[in-house]
This record gives sequence, C-alpha cells and structure tokens, in this order.
Amino acid sequence: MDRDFFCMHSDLCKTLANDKRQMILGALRDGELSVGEMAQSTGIPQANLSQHLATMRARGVVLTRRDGHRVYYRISNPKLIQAFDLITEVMRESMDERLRTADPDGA
Amino acid sequence: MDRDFFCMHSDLCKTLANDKRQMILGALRDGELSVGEMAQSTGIPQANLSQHLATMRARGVVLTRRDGHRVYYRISNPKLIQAFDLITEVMRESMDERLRTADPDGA
DNA sequence: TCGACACATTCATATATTCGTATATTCTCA
DNA sequence: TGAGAATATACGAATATATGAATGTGTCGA
Repeated sequence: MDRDFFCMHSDLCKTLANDKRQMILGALRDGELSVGEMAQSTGIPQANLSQHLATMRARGVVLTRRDGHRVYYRISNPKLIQAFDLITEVMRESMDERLRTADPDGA
Repeated sequence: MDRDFFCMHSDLCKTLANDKRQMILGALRDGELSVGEMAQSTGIPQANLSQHLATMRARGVVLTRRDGHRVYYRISNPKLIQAFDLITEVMRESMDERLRTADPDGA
C-alpha cells in the first residue's frame, strides 16, 4: 500500500470536496474569469472566494494571469473537467438506482 | 448557480477526499473484498475501516453482500474507478509541470 | 442456546475546515 | 504621489471530520 500516493490522491480530492469550490469549477469550465466576475456569477463573497481560490491555486487546480488590476483564473488541466463530469454521471446514476430500488409498488 | 447540484457534487467528492478511503478504493478496484481482507491489505484497524466503509456505503460509493459471517464490499460504479484514474493522471501531470517550471538551470 | 468470529456502532477527543470581519497588497490613473 | 479599484491575507469562532477504545449486533457451529 503506497500511503503517499493515496495521500496525494486524497489531497487533490479534498480540493474539490467543497460546494463553493465546485461552483468555482463550474464557473470556470467554459474559460477564464476574473475574481470579480466569479463573485458575480457565483454569489460567493469576495474574501471567501479569494480564500478558496488560494487553496485551489496552492494545489495546482487553477492557474492565474494578471491583467491590470484584475486577476484571471482558469482550470489548470482539462482532465479536471472530465473528472467533474464523471462525478456528475456517477451522481445521476446513483440517484436513478435509488429510485428504481425504492420499490415502485410502494410495497 | 444550482447550489444543490454543487452540494451533491462536493458530497460525493468528500467521500473520496480521505487517504484511508482512497486506500479502500485502491484495494477494491480489482474486485470485492471482505472487511477482514481489506484490513489485512490496507493495514487500517478494523473499527476505523468499518467507519469509513459506513460513510462510503451511505453515499452509495460501495455496495455490500453478506456471505456467512463475512461482508463483502465492492465499488458501486466503475466510473468511480475512471474518476480515480483521471485524478491520478492530473496528479502526475501536475508534478511533471512543477518539475519543468522549477527552472532547470537553478537560476 | 452458547461461544466465537466478523463486522458495526457509540462516544470522547483531537484535529481540520469554513467563513465573516478587518486589514493588506497590488495596480491604475490623475 | 495619492486615491481608489481589485484582489489577497490574517485571525478567530463555529462547525465538521477523523480516530481509538469500548461495546453492540448478527451469524455459524456445536
């Protein structure tokens, strides 16, 4: 059991394991945005948003580019979006499964 | 912004965002195992293992089957393994990137 | 029904996360 | 250089998560 490998793995997952940060991913999936634009579209207060962006940047999930006094963030690796979408599929299939399992006859 | 969607998303990620639970996924990726077998192969103490398995089961990440007095666990959806592997790739690429970026000349 | 094995749950404690408020920093333009 | 806009950081309180120890539950065989 390669403990370090699984630790790194879970560290990356931890970075994604928060509703605000998922919203950020969702906001950035179609391209880069400035912090202000993200605050606008997600409704997350600026300070809190910056905090989340800082942890995402620290873990290499997002990259930044400065333009004047705005900072633009983007997702560092398109595979993160693929992973995001896979999670969505798992979620959907799991919900469907639960509906099917919850005996349709109400018996 | 569909808050509920992102909450469910992050809940599923939270379930994966722990080193022990990643080890469990790693142990189960080639097929079902009993709790005892997992305890053996991962080195996680039985009580703690059961706790993690309980949360994974509650979130629908694993399914169980009883045989005599053993309980066998398996991963509920193969897409979870795909997601696991994607995360691995992101991790590797991110490490490579950091090595490249860490100026080779030491300048 | 009893004893033993495999697994699950509870509880208390230690640690980590989250988020608001206040404050810094960085940059632009006059 | 100074005001103001955009973003970042520090700090602390509330909350969540992880874990070991102890105990409970379900199953089998005698």
